[in-house]
Amino acid sequence: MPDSLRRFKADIFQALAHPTRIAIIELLANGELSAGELIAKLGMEQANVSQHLAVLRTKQLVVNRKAGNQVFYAVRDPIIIKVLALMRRYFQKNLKGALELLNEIDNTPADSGR
Amino acid sequence: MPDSLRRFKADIFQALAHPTRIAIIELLANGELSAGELIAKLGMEQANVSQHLAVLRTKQLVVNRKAGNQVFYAVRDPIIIKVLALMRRYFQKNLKGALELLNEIDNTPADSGR
DNA sequence: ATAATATATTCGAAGTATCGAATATTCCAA
DNA sequence: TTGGAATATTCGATACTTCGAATATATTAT
Repeated sequence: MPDSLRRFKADIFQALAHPTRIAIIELLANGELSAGELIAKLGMEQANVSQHLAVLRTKQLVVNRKAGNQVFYAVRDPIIIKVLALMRRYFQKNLKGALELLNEIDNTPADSGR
Repeated sequence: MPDSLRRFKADIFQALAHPTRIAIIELLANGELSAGELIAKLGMEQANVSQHLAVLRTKQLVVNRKAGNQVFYAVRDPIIIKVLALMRRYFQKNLKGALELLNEIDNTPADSGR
Protein backbone atom coordinates (compact mmCIF):
# COMPACT_ATOMS: atom_id res chain seq x y z
CA MET A 1 0.00 0.00 0.00
CA PRO A 2 1.37 3.39 -1.00
CA ASP A 3 2.39 5.70 1.74
CA SER A 4 0.13 8.48 0.49
CA LEU A 5 -2.82 6.26 1.30
CA ARG A 6 -1.53 5.65 4.77
CA ARG A 7 -1.10 9.36 5.25
CA PHE A 8 -4.71 9.79 4.23
CA LYS A 9 -5.88 7.22 6.76
CA ALA A 10 -3.63 8.63 9.43
CA ASP A 11 -5.17 12.01 8.75
CA ILE A 12 -8.67 10.69 9.31
CA PHE A 13 -7.63 9.02 12.53
CA GLN A 14 -5.99 12.26 13.59
CA ALA A 15 -9.29 14.01 13.01
CA LEU A 16 -11.01 11.47 15.25
CA ALA A 17 -8.29 11.65 17.89
CA HIS A 18 -9.94 14.14 20.19
CA PRO A 19 -12.71 13.54 22.72
CA THR A 20 -14.65 16.60 21.65
CA ARG A 21 -14.61 15.61 18.00
CA ILE A 22 -15.73 12.09 18.90
CA ALA A 23 -18.55 13.62 20.91
CA ILE A 24 -19.54 15.72 17.90
CA ILE A 25 -19.65 12.72 15.58
CA GLU A 26 -21.68 10.78 18.11
CA LEU A 27 -24.13 13.64 18.50
CA LEU A 28 -24.49 13.73 14.72
CA ALA A 29 -25.00 9.97 14.44
CA ASN A 30 -28.78 10.37 14.47
CA GLY A 31 -29.01 13.23 12.04
CA GLU A 32 -27.90 16.74 11.48
CA LEU A 33 -27.65 19.44 14.11
CA SER A 34 -26.87 23.12 13.93
CA ALA A 35 -23.58 24.45 15.25
CA GLY A 36 -25.52 26.15 18.01
CA GLU A 37 -27.21 22.95 19.09
CA LEU A 38 -23.86 21.20 19.17
CA ILE A 39 -22.38 23.98 21.28
CA ALA A 40 -25.30 23.77 23.69
CA LYS A 41 -25.17 19.98 24.02
CA LEU A 42 -21.41 19.96 24.46
CA GLY A 43 -21.47 22.83 26.91
CA MET A 44 -18.21 24.22 25.61
CA GLU A 45 -16.82 27.49 24.32
CA GLN A 46 -18.31 28.58 21.02
CA ALA A 47 -14.91 29.22 19.44
CA ASN A 48 -13.55 25.90 20.54
CA VAL A 49 -16.42 23.88 19.11
CA SER A 50 -16.19 25.88 15.92
CA GLN A 51 -12.50 25.03 15.67
CA HIS A 52 -13.21 21.35 16.10
CA LEU A 53 -15.91 21.58 13.45
CA ALA A 54 -13.36 23.19 11.18
CA VAL A 55 -11.06 20.20 11.64
CA LEU A 56 -13.87 17.76 10.82
CA ARG A 57 -14.84 19.86 7.80
CA THR A 58 -11.28 20.10 6.50
CA LYS A 59 -10.84 16.35 6.72
CA GLN A 60 -14.28 16.02 5.13
CA LEU A 61 -15.76 13.89 7.87
CA VAL A 62 -18.78 16.17 8.05
CA VAL A 63 -20.72 18.22 5.56
CA ASN A 64 -22.58 21.40 6.33
CA ARG A 65 -25.47 23.28 4.87
CA LYS A 66 -26.40 26.85 5.54
CA ALA A 67 -29.96 27.72 6.46
CA GLY A 68 -30.27 31.43 6.96
CA ASN A 69 -28.53 32.33 10.10
CA GLN A 70 -27.50 28.84 11.01
CA VAL A 71 -25.21 26.10 9.75
CA PHE A 72 -26.30 22.50 9.99
CA TYR A 73 -23.75 19.73 10.20
CA ALA A 74 -24.04 16.05 9.33
CA VAL A 75 -21.69 13.10 9.15
CA ARG A 76 -20.65 12.70 5.55
CA ASP A 77 -20.41 8.92 5.36
CA PRO A 78 -21.99 6.40 7.75
CA ILE A 79 -18.82 4.34 7.59
CA ILE A 80 -17.38 6.75 10.11
CA ILE A 81 -20.20 5.95 12.49
CA LYS A 82 -19.46 2.27 11.97
CA VAL A 83 -15.87 2.88 12.88
CA LEU A 84 -16.97 4.43 16.15
CA ALA A 85 -19.33 1.52 16.77
CA LEU A 86 -16.44 -0.89 16.27
CA MET A 87 -14.43 1.10 18.76
CA ARG A 88 -17.25 0.74 21.25
CA ARG A 89 -17.06 -3.03 20.83
CA TYR A 90 -13.32 -2.88 21.19
CA PHE A 91 -13.71 -1.00 24.43
CA GLN A 92 -16.17 -3.55 25.79
CA LYS A 93 -14.01 -6.51 24.83
CA ASN A 94 -10.92 -4.99 26.34
CA LEU A 95 -12.58 -3.44 29.31
CA LYS A 96 -9.99 -4.60 31.79
CA GLY A 97 -6.93 -3.18 30.08
CA ALA A 98 -8.96 -0.19 29.06
CA LEU A 99 -9.77 0.66 32.66
CA GLU A 100 -6.10 0.57 33.53
CA LEU A 101 -5.42 2.91 30.65
CA LEU A 102 -8.19 5.22 31.80
CA ASN A 103 -6.71 5.31 35.28
CA GLU A 104 -3.39 6.34 33.88
CA ILE A 105 -5.07 9.02 31.87
CA ASP A 106 -7.04 10.29 34.84
CA ASN A 107 -4.04 10.33 37.12
CA THR A 108 -2.00 12.19 34.60
CA PRO A 109 -0.69 15.04 36.77
CA ALA A 110 -2.41 18.38 37.20
CA ASP A 111 -2.88 18.66 33.48
CA SER A 112 -5.97 20.90 33.45
CA GLY A 113 -7.49 18.31 31.16
CA ARG A 114 -6.54 19.00 27.55
CA MET B 1 -21.41 8.58 27.09
CA PRO B 2 -18.92 9.60 29.75
CA ASP B 3 -16.05 11.73 28.67
CA SER B 4 -13.50 9.26 30.03
CA LEU B 5 -14.71 6.77 27.47
CA ARG B 6 -14.30 9.27 24.72
CA ARG B 7 -10.82 10.03 25.90
CA PHE B 8 -10.08 6.32 25.71
CA LYS B 9 -11.32 6.13 22.13
CA ALA B 10 -9.51 9.31 21.21
CA ASP B 11 -6.36 7.76 22.58
CA ILE B 12 -6.71 4.70 20.37
CA PHE B 13 -7.30 6.89 17.34
CA GLN B 14 -4.28 8.94 18.30
CA ALA B 15 -2.24 5.75 18.34
CA LEU B 16 -3.45 4.98 14.81
CA ALA B 17 -2.87 8.53 13.61
CA HIS B 18 0.54 8.02 12.08
CA PRO B 19 1.39 6.46 8.71
CA THR B 20 4.19 4.37 10.15
CA ARG B 21 1.98 2.92 12.86
CA ILE B 22 -0.71 2.11 10.32
CA ALA B 23 1.94 0.39 8.23
CA ILE B 24 3.01 -1.63 11.27
CA ILE B 25 -0.54 -2.78 12.01
CA GLU B 26 -1.04 -3.70 8.39
CA LEU B 27 2.18 -5.69 8.34
CA LEU B 28 1.02 -7.52 11.44
CA ALA B 29 -2.43 -8.24 10.02
CA ASN B 30 -1.34 -11.68 8.83
CA GLY B 31 0.48 -12.76 11.94
CA GLU B 32 3.31 -11.82 14.22
CA LEU B 33 6.64 -10.42 13.13
CA SER B 34 9.81 -9.62 15.03
CA ALA B 35 10.85 -6.05 15.59
CA GLY B 36 13.75 -6.66 13.23
CA GLU B 37 11.50 -7.93 10.47
CA LEU B 38 9.30 -4.87 10.87
CA ILE B 39 12.28 -2.57 10.70
CA ALA B 40 13.50 -4.32 7.54
CA LYS B 41 10.12 -4.21 5.82
CA LEU B 42 9.54 -0.60 6.75
CA GLY B 43 13.05 0.43 5.79
CA MET B 44 13.23 2.96 8.58
CA GLU B 45 15.50 3.85 11.47
CA GLN B 46 15.63 1.23 14.18
CA ALA B 47 15.02 3.74 16.96
CA ASN B 48 12.11 5.29 15.18
CA VAL B 49 10.30 2.01 14.59
CA SER B 50 10.97 1.03 18.17
CA GLN B 51 9.42 4.28 19.35
CA HIS B 52 6.33 3.67 17.25
CA LEU B 53 6.12 0.15 18.64
CA ALA B 54 6.31 1.64 22.10
CA VAL B 55 3.28 3.83 21.34
CA LEU B 56 1.31 0.84 20.09
CA ARG B 57 2.35 -1.15 23.14
CA THR B 58 1.43 1.59 25.58
CA LYS B 59 -2.01 1.94 24.05
CA GLN B 60 -2.24 -1.86 24.07
CA LEU B 61 -2.94 -2.22 20.38
CA VAL B 62 -0.20 -4.82 20.07
CA VAL B 63 1.17 -7.51 22.33
CA ASN B 64 4.72 -8.78 22.29
CA ARG B 65 6.51 -11.93 23.27
CA LYS B 66 10.18 -12.39 23.81
CA ALA B 67 11.95 -15.27 22.11
CA GLY B 68 15.59 -15.28 23.03
CA ASN B 69 17.21 -12.41 21.34
CA GLN B 70 14.13 -11.18 19.56
CA VAL B 71 10.75 -9.68 20.33
CA PHE B 72 7.74 -10.71 18.31
CA TYR B 73 4.79 -8.40 17.91
CA ALA B 74 1.16 -9.15 17.09
CA VAL B 75 -2.06 -7.18 16.90
CA ARG B 76 -3.89 -7.68 20.16
CA ASP B 77 -7.47 -7.68 18.91
CA PRO B 78 -8.63 -8.29 15.32
CA ILE B 79 -11.19 -5.53 15.75
CA ILE B 80 -8.37 -3.10 15.07
CA ILE B 81 -7.72 -4.78 11.75
CA LYS B 82 -11.42 -4.45 10.98
CA VAL B 83 -11.22 -0.77 11.71
CA LEU B 84 -8.44 -0.40 9.18
CA ALA B 85 -10.43 -2.44 6.66
CA LEU B 86 -13.40 -0.09 7.15
CA MET B 87 -11.07 2.82 6.54
CA ARG B 88 -9.99 1.22 3.28
CA ARG B 89 -13.64 1.08 2.21
CA TYR B 90 -14.10 4.66 3.27
CA PHE B 91 -11.15 5.65 1.16
CA GLN B 92 -12.52 3.84 -1.87
CA LYS B 93 -15.99 5.31 -1.50
CA ASN B 94 -14.68 8.81 -1.07
CA LEU B 95 -11.88 8.51 -3.53
CA LYS B 96 -12.60 11.78 -5.25
CA GLY B 97 -12.55 14.00 -2.21
CA ALA B 98 -9.72 11.96 -0.82
CA LEU B 99 -7.55 12.67 -3.82
CA GLU B 100 -8.15 16.37 -3.42
CA LEU B 101 -7.13 16.08 0.20
CA LEU B 102 -3.99 14.20 -0.78
CA ASN B 103 -3.15 16.89 -3.30
CA GLU B 104 -3.48 19.55 -0.69
CA ILE B 105 -1.18 17.62 1.57
CA ASP B 106 1.37 17.11 -1.17
CA ASN B 107 1.18 20.65 -2.51
CA THR B 108 1.32 22.20 0.88
CA PRO B 109 3.55 25.05 -0.25
CA ALA B 110 7.22 24.90 0.71
CA ASP B 111 5.68 25.07 4.07
CA SER B 112 8.16 26.97 6.16
CA GLY B 113 5.14 27.84 8.22
CA ARG B 114 3.35 26.63 11.35
C1' DA C 1 34.34 -12.89 30.67
C1' DT C 2 33.95 -10.51 26.07
C1' DA C 3 31.92 -9.44 21.94
C1' DA C 4 28.15 -9.24 18.84
C1' DT C 5 23.30 -8.87 17.92
C1' DA C 6 18.53 -7.38 18.84
C1' DT C 7 15.79 -4.18 20.90
C1' DA C 8 14.52 -0.22 24.02
C1' DT C 9 15.17 4.32 26.15
C1' DT C 10 16.70 9.11 26.68
C1' DC C 11 17.56 13.60 24.89
C1' DG C 12 16.90 17.87 22.47
C1' DA C 13 15.40 20.29 18.34
C1' DA C 14 11.64 21.22 15.26
C1' DG C 15 7.02 20.80 14.15
C1' DT C 16 1.96 20.43 15.35
C1' DA C 17 -2.34 20.75 18.26
C1' DT C 18 -5.20 22.94 21.66
C1' DC C 19 -7.25 26.41 24.18
C1' DG C 20 -9.80 31.01 25.33
C1' DA C 21 -9.93 35.82 24.14
C1' DA C 22 -10.62 38.92 20.71
C1' DT C 23 -12.24 39.96 16.22
C1' DA C 24 -14.47 39.18 11.76
C1' DT C 25 -18.17 37.65 8.72
C1' DT C 26 -22.87 36.64 7.40
C1' DC C 27 -27.62 36.90 7.56
C1' DC C 28 -32.00 38.51 9.13
C1' DA C 29 -35.15 41.86 11.53
C1' DA C 30 -36.64 46.28 12.88
C1' DT D 1 -28.90 50.90 7.55
C1' DT D 2 -28.31 49.82 12.02
C1' DG D 3 -28.33 46.09 15.40
C1' DG D 4 -28.25 41.58 16.95
C1' DA D 5 -27.70 36.63 16.52
C1' DA D 6 -25.09 32.67 14.70
C1' DT D 7 -20.93 31.14 13.24
C1' DA D 8 -15.97 31.40 11.72
C1' DT D 9 -11.20 33.02 11.95
C1' DT D 10 -6.94 34.84 13.93
C1' DC D 11 -3.72 35.16 17.63
C1' DG D 12 -0.43 33.81 21.09
C1' DA D 13 0.64 30.82 25.00
C1' DT D 14 1.32 26.16 26.37
C1' DA D 15 1.48 21.30 25.70
C1' DC D 16 2.24 17.35 22.80
C1' DT D 17 4.53 14.60 18.87
C1' DT D 18 8.13 13.22 15.99
C1' DC D 19 12.61 12.50 14.52
C1' DG D 20 17.71 10.83 14.58
C1' DA D 21 21.74 10.48 17.44
C1' DA D 22 23.51 8.61 21.32
C1' DT D 23 23.17 5.39 24.92
C1' DA D 24 21.37 1.51 27.62
C1' DT D 25 19.84 -3.28 28.33
C1' DA D 26 19.30 -8.05 27.37
C1' DT D 27 20.54 -12.35 25.18
C1' DT D 28 23.38 -15.50 22.82
C1' DA D 29 27.99 -17.12 20.88
C1' DT D 30 32.90 -17.42 21.40
